[in-house]
Amino acid sequence: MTDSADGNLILEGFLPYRLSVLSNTISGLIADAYSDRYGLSIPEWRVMAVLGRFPGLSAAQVASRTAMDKVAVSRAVARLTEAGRVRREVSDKDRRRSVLELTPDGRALYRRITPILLKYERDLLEGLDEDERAQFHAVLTKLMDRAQVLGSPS
Amino acid sequence: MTDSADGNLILEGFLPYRLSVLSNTISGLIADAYSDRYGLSIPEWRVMAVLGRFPGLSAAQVASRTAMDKVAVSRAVARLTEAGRVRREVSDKDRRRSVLELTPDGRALYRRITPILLKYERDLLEGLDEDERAQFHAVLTKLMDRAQVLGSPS
DNA sequence: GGTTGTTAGTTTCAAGTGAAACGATTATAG
DNA sequence: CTATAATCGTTTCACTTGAAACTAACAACC
Repeated sequence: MTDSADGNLILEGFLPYRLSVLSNTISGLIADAYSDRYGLSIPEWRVMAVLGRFPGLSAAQVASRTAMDKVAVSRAVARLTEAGRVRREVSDKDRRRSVLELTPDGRALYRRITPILLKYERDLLEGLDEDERAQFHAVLTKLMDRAQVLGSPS
Repeated sequence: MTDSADGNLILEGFLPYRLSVLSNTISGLIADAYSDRYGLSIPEWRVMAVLGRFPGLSAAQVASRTAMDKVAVSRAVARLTEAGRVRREVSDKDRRRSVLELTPDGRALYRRITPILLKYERDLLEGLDEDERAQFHAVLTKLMDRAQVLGSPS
């Protein structure tokens, strides 16, 4: 597929490259749905998305659930609190930990954005039948597992 | 899959998110194969990869083939020429255009890196049978087409 | 109970990025 | 021809980003 007898690499068929182009294209596409309109960056939206589903998480838990690093979470949360979309409190049990949740404003924004993004996803998947979708997700899972295996021994 | 009756969005199952995490994981993984070892950034490697296959391209052609913007190409090419890995000449026909190709050093590096990356790809795909691979690539193509359609009317 | 080590989160700093402005060259129009 | 517009590639500027250093709080140990 991507190689040939002389060891050449065909970028257009190279899986990591294809994934990168597709992912960037789609991310840019859906970011248009909230970035300009609501002044949300991708990291900020991710934090909101996970707090919308799981209120009360700490920053570290948000990081692990979103695959962001803690610096990115810290900055996103700082802006979101600044904008009145997230409230941060200090945990009673452990005063290093924060307890994060959406404010009413944040929750309203979450409810406005979510259906738009779900519609984008449906539009993207439109041309695929149920079988293709299921297998595609299954393969994504396999690849993710495989990538983690390949990465961990480093 | 990612939604539910109350309109929630499950980030872990949301296609754009899954693609992003997988792509970043894999990109980071394979970048290890050349970034530290050979002092190549991802944009630099992409430029080399495309010049290895298509010598004589202009910067704009490299940009379109790699899905990079022209600024990124300009900077990558600047570093690669600096490092003696790419040679730039001015086109006879059009003196705005540059004619880019790998130097012998660049070519040697290309030949050293390429098989490593192809091996990474094979390792990633190891757990998939021929059918899954073919369908996966087909779906990637469909999604890419769909994303471009959704993006263009903006 | 004080020292040592660990964890949560922020700040700093250096490098990377894209949008817009730019100089240089070529194409188009009158 | 000359003027205007379009194209190629670079540079600038403001912003984002991640790694490492850092502060604060908790845990473990003797």
